[in-house]
Amino acid sequence: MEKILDIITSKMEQAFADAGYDPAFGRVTVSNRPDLCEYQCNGALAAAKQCKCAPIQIAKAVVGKLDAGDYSLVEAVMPGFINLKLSDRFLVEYLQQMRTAEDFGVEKIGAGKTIVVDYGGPNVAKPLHIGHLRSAIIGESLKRLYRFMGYQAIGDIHLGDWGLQMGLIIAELQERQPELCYFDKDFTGPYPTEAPFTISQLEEIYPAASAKKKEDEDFAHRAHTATFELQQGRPGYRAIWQHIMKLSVADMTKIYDSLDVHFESWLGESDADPFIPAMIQDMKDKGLTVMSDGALVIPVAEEGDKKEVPPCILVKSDGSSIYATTDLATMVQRMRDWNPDKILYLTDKRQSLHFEQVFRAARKAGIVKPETELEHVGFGTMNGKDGKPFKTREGGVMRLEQLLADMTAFVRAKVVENQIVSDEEVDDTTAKIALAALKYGDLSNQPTKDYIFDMDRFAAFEGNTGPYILYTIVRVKSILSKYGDWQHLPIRTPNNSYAKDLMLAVTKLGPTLEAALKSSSPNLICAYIYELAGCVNKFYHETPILKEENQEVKAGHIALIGLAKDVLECCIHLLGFSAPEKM
RNA sequence: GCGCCAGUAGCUCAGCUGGAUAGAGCAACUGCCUUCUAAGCAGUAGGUCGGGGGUUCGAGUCCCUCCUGGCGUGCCA
Repeated sequence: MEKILDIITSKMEQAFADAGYDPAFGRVTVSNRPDLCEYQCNGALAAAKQCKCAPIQIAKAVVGKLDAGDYSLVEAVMPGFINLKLSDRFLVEYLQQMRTAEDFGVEKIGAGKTIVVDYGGPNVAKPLHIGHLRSAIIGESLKRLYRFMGYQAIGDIHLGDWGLQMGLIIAELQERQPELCYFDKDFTGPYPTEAPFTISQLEEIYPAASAKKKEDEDFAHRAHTATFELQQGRPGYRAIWQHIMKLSVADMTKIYDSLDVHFESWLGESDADPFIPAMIQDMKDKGLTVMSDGALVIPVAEEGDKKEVPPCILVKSDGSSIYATTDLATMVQRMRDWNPDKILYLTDKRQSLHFEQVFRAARKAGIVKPETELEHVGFGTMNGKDGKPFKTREGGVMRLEQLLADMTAFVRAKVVENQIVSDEEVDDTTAKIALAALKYGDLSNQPTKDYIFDMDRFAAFEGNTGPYILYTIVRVKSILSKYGDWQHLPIRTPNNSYAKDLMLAVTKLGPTLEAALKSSSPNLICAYIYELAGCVNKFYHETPILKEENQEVKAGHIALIGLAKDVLECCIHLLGFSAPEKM
């Protein structure tokens, strides 16, 4: 469906043209003075500057050319604003179309296109922690948004499963249990199907090994050797690696599931590894690489760079590869398997230079098509109340499991206290509210900015929070279920200003989603649903709905809040959470 | 040194390509539940938009400069 702003803008442009002015001045915007009008056009002011005449005269002339039937108000006011209010007829017809169209008539701007969203990046054998939260939350939301807008969207977790941490674990394990068959070079297999350790043991082994590496050079050397041998394919080490992967992935899946975050692809650095030799050979053949301080690099500085852009390192001076190499090889794999039109990366914003280098290298080497879009969404840090990176009370890194558990406990108390939901529903309701609090708290901030994580504030049950949005939906659901079948009731002319404000808010869904996608900003969706929920609550408060005696008016009210509820639920789905039936 | 980002109410943040009186939430204070869920609604109070110049009929928004904070700046990811 064409967006309302586009419809009235094109009419305004025609009016400017008819009045003898440049149609480019006809751009209409949502009013910043809702007390005066719903939409406004400031073009007469700009036009006056150009033709050196009074803006109010231009505005009046343009107003004279507009079709008054579309509006309940069209006026030119000093110094030269054109103020508009939509007619009820126009609005009702528009909403009626929205509710009958698929996905509210939002234009599928990504139809036929494929996008890969890279938004995991956890290391296996290490528990998911607070540092993985924003990537998961923002990435999942953007992926859902792209999908809603028509793209085929593939979420790839991009596991860190190939580095030194693997060698460390192997070396530490060998020290503890040298008798295991994995370390016996003469062992011919088969290796046990069960791992010789549990996930919690694994989570203890890794930090222990990591610490040992720093003070024991000999151990560090063994770990490096183990890493090398693993990558060369030593069977016993590969078997251990398989065990680690299996346990780790199972554990991660559990946590990501509880966050309602789901990946279509579980590939990792190990899967990119086979692509590295041919890729580097190709770059060498194309004459793109240079030796520099013992490392093989590809220069990516460009004419007009404001800052110094260091070359992209492909092979370190010790002969091993580095993250840039892996990222490039992963791109090779993605292009081969999915041929995406766009690849979106979510990482901490401090990696922005790294991605700038990698993107340039990828283009120089022709790894991606010239028209393939590469975008890095660098998000800010999640800080504690002191403004410094979030830590546990003991000063450690908080695990995601713990964070979720804390949030859940906080919410559960309130749910139980309210006594609205039955005992059997408490768990499910609590989980939904906690997730909404957590995700909305994060997503309502601009991704690029640091933000302060304050559980008391996020899980608070007042104000601009996830629970507020859910509560709004739940109240409407309650009315709808009491009313009965409402899905096919027609939208009716608004009979008060609250109804009209609500209608106008509903029509802004499409433009909001488009803007959110184009700027990779789920926070725009949050701002939108906060406004929409406010309109619903005001309408709810001022209008007796089920008590309305006129059945047609009542049906109109039901149809309107039903549509608003559907739009809200659509949006929270795009943010990555859902509403309970009661709360 | 160079580059990027931020500085708006006591706190946490909006402010869309410059436009009409700078907006929310929290905290404070005040009203509204025998009436569809008060996790709601309505209201009061609170800001020289970091400082200083400039462009413009008009600047939180654009340009210059200074101050403060954060981050980045080739072999960690």
